[in-house]
Amino acid sequence: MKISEVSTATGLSIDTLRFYEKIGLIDPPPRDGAGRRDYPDDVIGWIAFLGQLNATGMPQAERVRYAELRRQGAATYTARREMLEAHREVIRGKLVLMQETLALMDRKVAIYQKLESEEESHV
Amino acid sequence: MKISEVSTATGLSIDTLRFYEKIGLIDPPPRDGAGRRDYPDDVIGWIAFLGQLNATGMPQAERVRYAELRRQGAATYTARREMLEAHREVIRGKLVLMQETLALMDRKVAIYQKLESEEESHV
DNA sequence: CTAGGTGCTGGAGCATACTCCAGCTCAAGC
DNA sequence: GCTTGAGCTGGAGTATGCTCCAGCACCTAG
Repeated sequence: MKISEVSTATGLSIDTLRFYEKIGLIDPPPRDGAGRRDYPDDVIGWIAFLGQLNATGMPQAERVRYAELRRQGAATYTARREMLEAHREVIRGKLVLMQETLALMDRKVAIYQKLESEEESHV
Repeated sequence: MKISEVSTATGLSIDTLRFYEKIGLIDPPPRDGAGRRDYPDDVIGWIAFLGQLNATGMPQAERVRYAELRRQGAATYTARREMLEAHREVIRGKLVLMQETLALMDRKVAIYQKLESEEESHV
């Protein structure tokens, strides 16, 4: 796959793809005869996974660490599992906070609706 | 309340409190005889609320916008309610993504556990 | 009355995560 | 064969959200 195709498929900009390669999030892909990147198809799935770690708040340095472990193969299964278990706990904590804040938004919206109707009534 | 007390009570650094005041997130508090900030007690609740907006991903510029509306009083009830309703939808979207990623972490952890036990078995 | 602690201002600096640019190469269509 | 477009590299620049610092003022304890 050409870099433009990977960009379209993943929603990451071409610059971001090269940046991710530079910091070690994406393996340097083989090059074609003209020196252009020719990505394997499975990079799409990997980038989607990175996107999920990103969107759930895993910092870049940690994602890089995970990518490094992945490159080292079977010897790092345990380390990778432990990273994902730790991130799972982070997500659980955020979920609780999100749910609490969602409930708070509901309460606040109801309060504002009440205030608005009171405003209206004595215009 | 002194700035150091607000800092302790909220977990925000003194520098961050002054920074929040500078950008309009916190109302400039009255000063004591020596020109030092003397915060009203209710700033603690306001900062906690800002913290929840922050932790659920509301960007600074939006929080500043909300704070500005709040300063304008009853005339902005509707605008504030609409901001909170919009943020509520953002949170709902994040909740879904978090839940999906949590499930993904579970699946991945299980896969790694299987891989680890297989590794072990042919040592 | 002096030392130490707390607070003040204005402005510089920093970490994270990209984003953009100059100047170049290459391949393909007209 | 020449233009156009995609891609390349190295490095600079940007946005967000703080964080730190110099240099000074003030209050309190000993």
